[in-house]
Amino acid sequence: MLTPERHQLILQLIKEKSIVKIQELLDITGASESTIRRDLTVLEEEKFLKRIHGGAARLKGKLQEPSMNEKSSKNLHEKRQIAKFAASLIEEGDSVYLDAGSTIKEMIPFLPAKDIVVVTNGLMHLPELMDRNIETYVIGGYAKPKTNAVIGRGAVASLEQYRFDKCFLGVNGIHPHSGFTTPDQEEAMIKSKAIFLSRETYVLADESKFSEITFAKIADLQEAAIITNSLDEDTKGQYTSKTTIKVVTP
Amino acid sequence: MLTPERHQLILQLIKEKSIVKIQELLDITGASESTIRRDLTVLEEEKFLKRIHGGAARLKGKLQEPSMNEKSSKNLHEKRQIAKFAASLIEEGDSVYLDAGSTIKEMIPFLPAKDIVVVTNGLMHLPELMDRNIETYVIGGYAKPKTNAVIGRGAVASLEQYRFDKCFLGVNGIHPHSGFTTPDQEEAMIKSKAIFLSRETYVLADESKFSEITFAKIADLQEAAIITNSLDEDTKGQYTSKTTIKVVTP
DNA sequence: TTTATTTTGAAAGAAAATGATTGATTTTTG
DNA sequence: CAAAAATCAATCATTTTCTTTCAAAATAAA
Repeated sequence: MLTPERHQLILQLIKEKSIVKIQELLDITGASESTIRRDLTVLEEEKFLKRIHGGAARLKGKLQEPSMNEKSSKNLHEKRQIAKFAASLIEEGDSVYLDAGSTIKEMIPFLPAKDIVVVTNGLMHLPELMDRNIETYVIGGYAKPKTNAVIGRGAVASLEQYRFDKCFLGVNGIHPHSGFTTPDQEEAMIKSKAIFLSRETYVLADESKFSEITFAKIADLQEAAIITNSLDEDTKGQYTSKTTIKVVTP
Repeated sequence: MLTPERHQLILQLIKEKSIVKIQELLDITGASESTIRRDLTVLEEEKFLKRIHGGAARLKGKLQEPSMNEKSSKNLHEKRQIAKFAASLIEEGDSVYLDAGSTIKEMIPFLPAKDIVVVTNGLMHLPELMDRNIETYVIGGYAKPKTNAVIGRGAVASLEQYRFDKCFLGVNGIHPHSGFTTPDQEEAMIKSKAIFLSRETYVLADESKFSEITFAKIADLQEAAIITNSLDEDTKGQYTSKTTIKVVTP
C-alpha cells in the first residue's frame, strides 16, 4: 500500500471516529507499527491530526482544506524545519522576542512551554501561545491589518521596557548591500529595536528568501547585518557590535 | 480504552448527571480505581470538574463549551441590543477605548468604520476590528490566556499614553456596596485607569449581571460607581468627579 | 546495470499509563 | 463518642506505548 493511500485512509478513519487506536490502523492497513507511527508523525506535523498516547485524534475547530493548501505550498516543510531548529536554541529561563510573520509562527509548537517568557508583536501568534500556556506579553501600538503586526512609534517605545536573551526575526529578503530587508519601514524599526534589546538575534530565512545570493555572500555580510529598509547609512550596523546576529537556514 | 476517550466519557456523564460516583465510572469504563482517580485529578486540575468525596461534580461557575455557547446564545440578543446602542453613542472623530470581554465584542459590527480610533486590551476583538479596517491600537502587557485580555502593570502604563472621548467597559457583576465588580484585580486596575483617561465612561451590563439588585439601587450608586475588586476604600471613587459613568442597559 | 535515495520493518531502551497495595483520612454507623 | 466502613493519596511493579536507531527492501536516478 502506497504512503499517500495510507494517509488518506487514516484521515478518513479519524474523520469518522474522532479517535483511532494504533492497533486498529495496524489491522486495517497491514503495515508495520513503525510505518504507522511515522505516518502519524507526518500527519501531525502537517496539522491534519493530533497524536495521543495509543493513537491519534481529530483536531477540533480546524478544517482540512487550508492544511491541504499549506501542504502543497512547497517551502512549508523547510520553514518548519528552520523554525524547529530555531526553537531548539531556546533554553530554560530564556526571555525571548518573537517577531510577527508566518515563519516565526511555525516556531510556536516547538517552544518549550515551561519557564520561558515570550514577548511578541505578532497578533497571529497569540492564540497559539496562550493555548500552550506560555507566559506571553504583547507589545502595545498600532495593529496593522495586513500583517497582523503591532507597529508604530508606540510599539517601539513599548518594546523598550523589555530585555531579551534571544530574538527571532523573519525577513522578506536578504540583499548583498542592504542586508536583511523588510518592505515596511515601521516594521523595520521594530526589528532594529528588538535586535538592540537582545543578547543574541536569529534571523530565520527559508530558501525562497535568498534569491540569487550565495551562502558565501550571506556569510560575508553577517558581520554588518542589520534589519533595514530605508534607514540611512548612519543607522545601519550601529547595533551590530552589541549583538550577535545569526542567520538560521536549513 | 484510550485516556482521552475516558476523559470525554467522564465529562459527558458529569454533564448529564451533575454528579458521578467513582463506582459508576469503574463499571462504565472498566478501568481500575487508580486510573479513574488519576483521571479525576487531571480533569480537576484542568478545571473541568470538581472532585468530591466518592466521585466528582460539575462546577457551577464554569460551564463547558456547549453550555457556554448556550449561555451566550441565551443572552446574545440582549447583549447585542445593548452593544448596538452603545456603539450608536460613538461619533465621528471619537477616540474610543474598548474593554475586553464578549459583551463589548458585540459592539464591533456596529462601530462606524471611518474616522474613529479604537484602543483596546481585548485580543479577541482584533481580528474583527482589523477586518473592518478600523484604526486600532493594542495595549501592551501580559496576555492573559483565560480571558484573552491584556493586563498587568505594563498594560496600565501602556494605557496611559492615550486619552479617550468614550470608554466602554464590561463588568462581571454589579453590587450595591462594591459597585461594578470584576474577579481579577489586574483587570480591575485597567478598567480604573481607562475610566480615568476618558471623558465619558459607559458600562455595558446585560440583565444577567444584575442578580437581585433593582434598577433603583443601581441608579443610586452611579454617582460613586467605580470599577473595583479589592481596591482599598481610598481608591474607590477617586476618579468619579472627573468622569461621567453611565450604565447602559436594555 | 550500478548507485543514491526513500521507504519499510525490527529491536532496544525510554517514557507513559496502568493496576495493585499500603496506610492515612474521611464518612458513616452504632 | 468510638468503631467500622468507605474513600483517598502515595508508592511500586507491570504492562503498554513511544522514540530512536539501524539494516534490509523497494524505488528512483545515473
